[in-house]
Amino acid sequence: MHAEYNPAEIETQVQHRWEKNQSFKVTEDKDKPKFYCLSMFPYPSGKLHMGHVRNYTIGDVISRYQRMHGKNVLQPMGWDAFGLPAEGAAIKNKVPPAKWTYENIDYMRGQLKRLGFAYDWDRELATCSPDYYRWEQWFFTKLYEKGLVYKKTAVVNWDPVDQTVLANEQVIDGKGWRSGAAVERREIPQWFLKITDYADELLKDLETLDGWPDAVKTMQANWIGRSDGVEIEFTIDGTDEALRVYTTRPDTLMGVSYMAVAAEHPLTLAAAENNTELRAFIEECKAGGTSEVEMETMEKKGMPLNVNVRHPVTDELIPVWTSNFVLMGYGTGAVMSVPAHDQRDWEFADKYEIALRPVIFPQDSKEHDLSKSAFIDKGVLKNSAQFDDLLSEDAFNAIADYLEQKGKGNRKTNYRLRDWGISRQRYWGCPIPIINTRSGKALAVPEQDLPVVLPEEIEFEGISSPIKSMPKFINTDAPDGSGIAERETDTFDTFFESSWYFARYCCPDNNEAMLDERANYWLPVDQYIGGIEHAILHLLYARFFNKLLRDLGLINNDEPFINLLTQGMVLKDGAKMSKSKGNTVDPQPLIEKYGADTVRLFMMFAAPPDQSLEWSESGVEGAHRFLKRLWKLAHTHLKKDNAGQLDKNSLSDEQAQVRRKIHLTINKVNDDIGRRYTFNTAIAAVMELINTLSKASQDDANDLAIMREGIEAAVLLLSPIVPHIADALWAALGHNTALINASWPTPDVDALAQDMIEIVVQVNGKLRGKIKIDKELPKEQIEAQAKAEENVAKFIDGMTIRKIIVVPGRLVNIVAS
RNA sequence: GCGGGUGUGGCGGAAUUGGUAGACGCGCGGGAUUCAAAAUCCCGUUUCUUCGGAAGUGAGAGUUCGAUUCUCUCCACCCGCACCA
Repeated sequence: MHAEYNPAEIETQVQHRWEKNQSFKVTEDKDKPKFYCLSMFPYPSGKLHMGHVRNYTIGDVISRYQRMHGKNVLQPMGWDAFGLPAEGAAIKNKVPPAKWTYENIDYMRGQLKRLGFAYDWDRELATCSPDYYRWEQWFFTKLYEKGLVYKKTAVVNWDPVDQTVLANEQVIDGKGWRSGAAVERREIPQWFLKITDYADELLKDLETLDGWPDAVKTMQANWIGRSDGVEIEFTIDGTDEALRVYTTRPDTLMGVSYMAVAAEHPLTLAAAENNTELRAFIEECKAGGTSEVEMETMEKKGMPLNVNVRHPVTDELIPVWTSNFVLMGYGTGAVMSVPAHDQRDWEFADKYEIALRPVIFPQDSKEHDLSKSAFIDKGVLKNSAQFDDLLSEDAFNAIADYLEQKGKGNRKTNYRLRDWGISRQRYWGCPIPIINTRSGKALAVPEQDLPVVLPEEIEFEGISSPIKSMPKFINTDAPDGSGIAERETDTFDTFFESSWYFARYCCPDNNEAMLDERANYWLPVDQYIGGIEHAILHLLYARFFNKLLRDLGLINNDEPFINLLTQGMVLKDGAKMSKSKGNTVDPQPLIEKYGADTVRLFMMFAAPPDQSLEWSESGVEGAHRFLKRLWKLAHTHLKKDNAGQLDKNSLSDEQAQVRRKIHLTINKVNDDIGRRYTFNTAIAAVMELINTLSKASQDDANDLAIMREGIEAAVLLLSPIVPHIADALWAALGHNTALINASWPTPDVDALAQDMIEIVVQVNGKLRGKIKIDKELPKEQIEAQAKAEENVAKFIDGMTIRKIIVVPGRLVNIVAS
């Protein structure tokens, strides 16, 4: 053993041995409990960033910890390889996206290997490979057969200068990021998956996810947004047609002041035929992007259509307005407006001087000032004819019953969740396996013709997808024999790939099927780790796909991820590390300077995993110093070459204390890593242990034996976090078998036992003294000793004791005045 | 705008079930070692203080013998908002 800690040398040797021995290759083993540990796979953007290092270190710590607990651990890694940045790079540097992507993968794979993560690299997959995406094309055609796929028009961001569709990210302050042109909303035909068919199950099964953070479950539940309401028909005056609206507040029906319909609504378009002002308004409504933030924060505008509808109860005429905040694509494209009881409607009515019709009043005597804001709470009905004096809850049912009887409406459960639009007008994605025939039919590509391979040898002319102008790709024969036909040139949303990769890792080599029985051995994932930013979309889509896979008979389980750990952001100077902010820190030079173990240790020590982590180079140095101290402690100990034999019956008080510290640390670290996932406090506990050991006497055989016991415990406890130095120290301590096959330490209960304990004495809640007592001491005697304590006695002198609270093993609080 | 989260010394953070606020680390100050420096080691380090203590966990209120922890109101920052991944 060298006197100096040399991470570069140690890490190279250990990693080489792991690779040679295929230490992390796993197969199904029915004799062992399995543990599938998965970290969200990276987009191969070029280099690893600190967020990756953090994410993958957490996964590796959990994997290695579980392996030491005798589990058959699967930890795979792969590449979420399709995506927009590859096209950006292609346009900028004239490199085909495939080449750029594969080069990035090669570089980043090297970085991951250098960090020493315990991956089964035989299972590596890249979503841009036809071997992978052929199965999602196949899956899509099965969903199409089942009626879970459909086509409809949907709104996109349109750049009128570049003549292209923009991602929300590419719209900055309402302008295209390249052209700078004002973005417009435009409707184009797109493919959708019926995720709303699964809305109820996706909501209900959240209750089964005990291993998920409550925040994520709440966000998903709110996103799905189940609401119970009523769909109501308002007859359009002078016609037989009805305007249908959905409301969750039918109790406010008698307060409807006007109706609002979308700018693209047929009523608006009809009214605009002879109205230039209205046509201009419709044009104006196209301005801006499609994001919800934009829709919710834009100025609400509208125009009357000079069309009326009949109120379903009173038959009164109600004016119809068109507006920019009602969207044709969502719901029925029309809403009933009750400005007295809805804040958005109130603001609209205030702006256009539309009269309020207050119909709900506070139950108590409080007055609500409707000139300041809408009264949105529930209450008691007034001005509501036969529904007067009902409470909102009862009025909901009374009005719903009335409408249902009259055939003017029906109760309906609605979801905020919308069907998943999966079409992208981009090149670097999985081609949607559809062929459009001359007669206008959209047919799925037959199984034997899959995969539809994305041509990789391409050049970008301008910025639009090269396959959209590639006859070789587009022209094909119709599967129904109807002659020449055209391929769909849109590609899948890249969330499509990342919604099922967790299952494919179980059988990535199967060229005959999407999944096989191995998936049912490994799934569900026992531990999933990834950024909190994926709390809704990715995790909801993956849950949805899991249920689709189940319903196609490919897997058995209902949910994909048993336990979820959402890691926080890596920040520098209080801001998220990102290319755009120019505050990224490249992990590579740090690994070269300090070694992988130091970088891993710092990442785990600096913050608990679910909180944001503030980057600090001096913190990295501190982590490195600790490893050097650990190395030195072991080296100094081993130089004494007589290991020492522990005699438990002849321990001094100090020796018993040190042993107690060792075994307390084993307990704490086990709990911190295994149950709490607070790796920072686990490391702090081992640091305390090392501090204790460093100060311990080294005089007799017991001292040496305890030191050996302590160092061995520290090495085992730290090994999931810093596996290379731990491996080297384990070997130096004389073990013949590799550390990765060692078992997790268990505490010696004898070492933990203690007769005397120290408890705190408070007077009126303030700390005034400490007493050492026998842990079995009866309450009365504890109180007596507490009162007798010198400083405590001083504080209660001359006061009347009102009450004494004794918390066993913790404290005594004397309440006196 | 809506949904979710976070807020504790100079800094990152700890306090796990309502029970000693500041573990552990960084930084800083002092000392040892050194020709000197680096490295290393030791001691100290919430603020104020009349040296008895007092105050203190974003702000304000409440519950309690006792609140960083529970409740309410407010402020600041962060994440997501369906075509970034």
